[in-house]
Amino acid sequence: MFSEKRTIDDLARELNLSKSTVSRALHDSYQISPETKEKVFRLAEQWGFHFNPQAQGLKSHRSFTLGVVVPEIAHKYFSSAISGIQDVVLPAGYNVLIGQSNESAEQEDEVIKQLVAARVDGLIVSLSGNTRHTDYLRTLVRDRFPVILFDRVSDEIDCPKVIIDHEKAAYTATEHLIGKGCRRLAHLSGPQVLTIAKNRIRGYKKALSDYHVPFVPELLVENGTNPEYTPQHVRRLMQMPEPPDGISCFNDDVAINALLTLKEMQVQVPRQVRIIGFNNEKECRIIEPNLSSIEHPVVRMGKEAAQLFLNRMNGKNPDQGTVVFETSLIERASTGNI
Amino acid sequence: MFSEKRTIDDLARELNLSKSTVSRALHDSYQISPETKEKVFRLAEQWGFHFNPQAQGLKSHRSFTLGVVVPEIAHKYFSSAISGIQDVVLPAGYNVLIGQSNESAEQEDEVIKQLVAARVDGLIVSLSGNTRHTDYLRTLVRDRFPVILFDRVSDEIDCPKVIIDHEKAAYTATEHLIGKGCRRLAHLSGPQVLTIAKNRIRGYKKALSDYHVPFVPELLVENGTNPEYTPQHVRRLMQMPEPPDGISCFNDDVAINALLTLKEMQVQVPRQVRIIGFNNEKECRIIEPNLSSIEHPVVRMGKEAAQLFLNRMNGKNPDQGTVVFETSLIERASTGNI
DNA sequence: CTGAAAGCGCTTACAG
DNA sequence: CTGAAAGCGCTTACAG
Repeated sequence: MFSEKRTIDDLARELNLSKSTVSRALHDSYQISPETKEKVFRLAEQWGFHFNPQAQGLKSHRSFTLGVVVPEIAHKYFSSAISGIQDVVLPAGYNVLIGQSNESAEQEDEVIKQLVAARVDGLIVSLSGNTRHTDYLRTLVRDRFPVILFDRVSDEIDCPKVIIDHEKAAYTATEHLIGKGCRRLAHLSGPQVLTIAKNRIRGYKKALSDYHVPFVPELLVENGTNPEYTPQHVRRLMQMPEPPDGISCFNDDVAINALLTLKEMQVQVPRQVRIIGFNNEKECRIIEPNLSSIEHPVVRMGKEAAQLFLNRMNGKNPDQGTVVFETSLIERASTGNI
Repeated sequence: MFSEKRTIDDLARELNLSKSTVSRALHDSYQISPETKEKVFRLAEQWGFHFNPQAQGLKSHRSFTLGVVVPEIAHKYFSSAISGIQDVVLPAGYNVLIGQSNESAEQEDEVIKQLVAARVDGLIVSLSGNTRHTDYLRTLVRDRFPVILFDRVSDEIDCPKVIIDHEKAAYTATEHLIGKGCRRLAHLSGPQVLTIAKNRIRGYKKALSDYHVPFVPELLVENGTNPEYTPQHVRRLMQMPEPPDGISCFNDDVAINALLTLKEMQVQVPRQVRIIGFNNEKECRIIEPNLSSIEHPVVRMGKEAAQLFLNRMNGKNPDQGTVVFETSLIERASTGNI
């Protein structure tokens, strides 16, 4: 079944046909008689025959393989996306090759090149937090290689994108805190190289401005995603003469680290300070108090990105647009009434 | 760079060499003069040339691709393992094709067949929770297809395995509870089709017996991994005339669900009942009280499995044995002193 | 409706 | 040290 892999030649020999005919029959070509097809199908089935995809790829210049590059596989957020992508792409006969950048621009470059060298038919990429130049991806796009960006996108790259409106989502989060009475709003932002981090800041500022809440530069901190930094930033914030009464965070991890630090400091949440995360991960309902967050439909987004890839493969819909998914506010105790 | 992919023929033409020579030069064959190699290397570098792996595979019957099948990609436990596997295998020139069984025996069968049809060079598999027969995998192993089992293994399959000693780990967890004074010990076990679940039960029973704590059949519940069941089982247990004073769980997810249920029921942990999970995931330090658990070195195990695969590919060490990793008890408040 | 032949991009035994 | 040729397992234009 494996060591003795059969070829269409074997089928042809067994059936006294030419391999051309076998190939056509298996592809259900209109040129082949029903009887012949029937015979070929039957034996192929019986033998558990599968075309050798390498031979097919060599002729067709396609590998029926999709490359997916994410910053970190072992993060629920991205592994869920991968799962969503698989669900769409496997039934269509594509396999998924995984690459991870570990949030490093160099590794990202390397892994993308490796996947292209491996002849993937296309790429779905979520950029690393440190990607500064996107030269190679831009070259690929210019050469009409199928690239789809997912969540962490770049304006520099002109290709289909699947995103949420981070500005709007951050606006909603900030507005929510303001609605609960917060007047000194801190924001623990992500890596500033990420467009999404910048868009979130924009939403944060816009909400402050719309609601006439003063923007205090010291309350906007570039925290990054490194968990080590969160505690010290939170301590610093809370030790200010006028500490914040509301904190919105780049993601749930950061928010949870912040919350744990606040607990250690004996700061009451939400009484003294309200806090909201982003992504609505499982942990939000584990931490005490439960963490408010922004729902981020990452599985559906993965499926959409996969669908855009398939469309491109099938030559229909020259999707060049950007698909924007809706987010929603999930209120929990960490921003609750006192 | 992509649309105009170059071949060794292109290199040969440009350099006035035959493609045989170019091929040999790029493989650094001893047959080729240093000068020629130099010329070829230089141009290949400049062009960003890569061999077409499909053409290479067609000749060599290798794809330089490894298939990894796990029950669920979007579970930290498995995604970490995948990440570990990648770390080892990518530098060796192998790409990783991912499959997930969603804990379904049928999907597992299907995805394994798809990966084999895709001509992966080997498989690293963690069996689904519902796998009852392993016929296809056994066929593969019999035909000397490289298969390595990872954590969720089966005695039926004679191949290298990377595991932890689940019986011992469960013994340790149970012993720990007994040491803290527990005398009525419940165990929320996993799917009984999993050998690991059965081995854990064995460890649980052995510890009870060794410490002369009575085994009470009603306290051993086949909870499975479906989160919906945990609350009802916990409620039932705690409403018994003599409720348990210690609960060991199949994994941290189950333990956390149990803990949340106990909170709702206003049952004090660890005062009224102590509880311990398994795997030592991040959430253990998020939930209140922090959850004791068993450390499970999943990344290292992934790396080991990957290494066994590479050894097999390189024909050295006919590893047929089983590699057993050590686990350790992580004590936290959920089993703390009162 | 079926087949012989060329070719996809490599590798490698054979020849020189 | 280098090259011509066969062949890996397919697809498909061409011929009948």
